Amino acid sequence: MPELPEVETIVRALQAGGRGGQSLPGRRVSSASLLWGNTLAAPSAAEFLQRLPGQTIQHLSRRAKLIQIHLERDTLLIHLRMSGDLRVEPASEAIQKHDRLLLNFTDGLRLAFNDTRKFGRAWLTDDPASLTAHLGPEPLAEDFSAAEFHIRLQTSRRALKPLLLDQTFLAGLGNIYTDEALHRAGLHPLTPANRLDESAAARLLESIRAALQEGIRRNGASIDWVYRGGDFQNYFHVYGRSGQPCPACGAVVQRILVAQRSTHFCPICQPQGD
DNA sequence: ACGAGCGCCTGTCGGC
DNA sequence: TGCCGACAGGCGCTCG
Repeated sequence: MPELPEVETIVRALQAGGRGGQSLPGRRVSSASLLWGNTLAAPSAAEFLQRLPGQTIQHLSRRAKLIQIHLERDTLLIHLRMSGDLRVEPASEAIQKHDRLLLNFTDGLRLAFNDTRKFGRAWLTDDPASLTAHLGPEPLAEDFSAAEFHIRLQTSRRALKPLLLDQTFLAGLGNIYTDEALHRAGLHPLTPANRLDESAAARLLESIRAALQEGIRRNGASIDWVYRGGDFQNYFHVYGRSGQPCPACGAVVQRILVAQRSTHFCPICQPQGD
């Protein structure tokens, strides 16, 4: 499920509550249970289960695709990877299939980390910066300029698609929003990054921001068995639309493999070698 | 410095 | 009906 807009949607819901959802800040952990060992990346299960109880949640934030739950002493970081999801519910509810990690609160509620494919990870640390230091800039940060983006693009001859997926180059994009942003920018996914001039770089950054912001406005995209109420999936221009007409020009959307990932583009709006 | 290939997992879908 | 491969919103690791 999770790229930047989906993670942002989840963080906002858990921070502020509303729409039937419960907010997390102020709740105090009474106990935790780990139902699938590999979900916990660090520390050891014993230390995790011992350190968490008694700590109260202060606030939530997002960095790249990481959910950061700030407690009194530690920060719980959660990466949903491909199929992760979070629920807040009464601790009396039945545990669901694929639940991997549960945090019980003193007021009778519970946070459940559900993850069908078991790729998701959680870390408990008193130094969250050590886990985020290697990440690239946040595309929506106001102080991240087109000029700076252009300079970063100039440093690489890699194709735009794999470069934009690289979280150390830019944080938060995944397969959907990369394809959508490149379509909006009119850039072929195989274009070498250092071929973009200043205006193309500015156009690409604006397109990335527009795609991400539309995703956030629509509460993310909901696909397959994971549904959070987001509906951005109904507004994709190219992602998952191979063989269908491009909404901008009517040409048939193509699908190719780039860096082992499905890549969707319009051959007319996004010509190669230009 | 790069891409290819694979591992990690479960589930769905289409073809035969 | 069952079986089998392809594929899925991510990312880290090898190996050339």
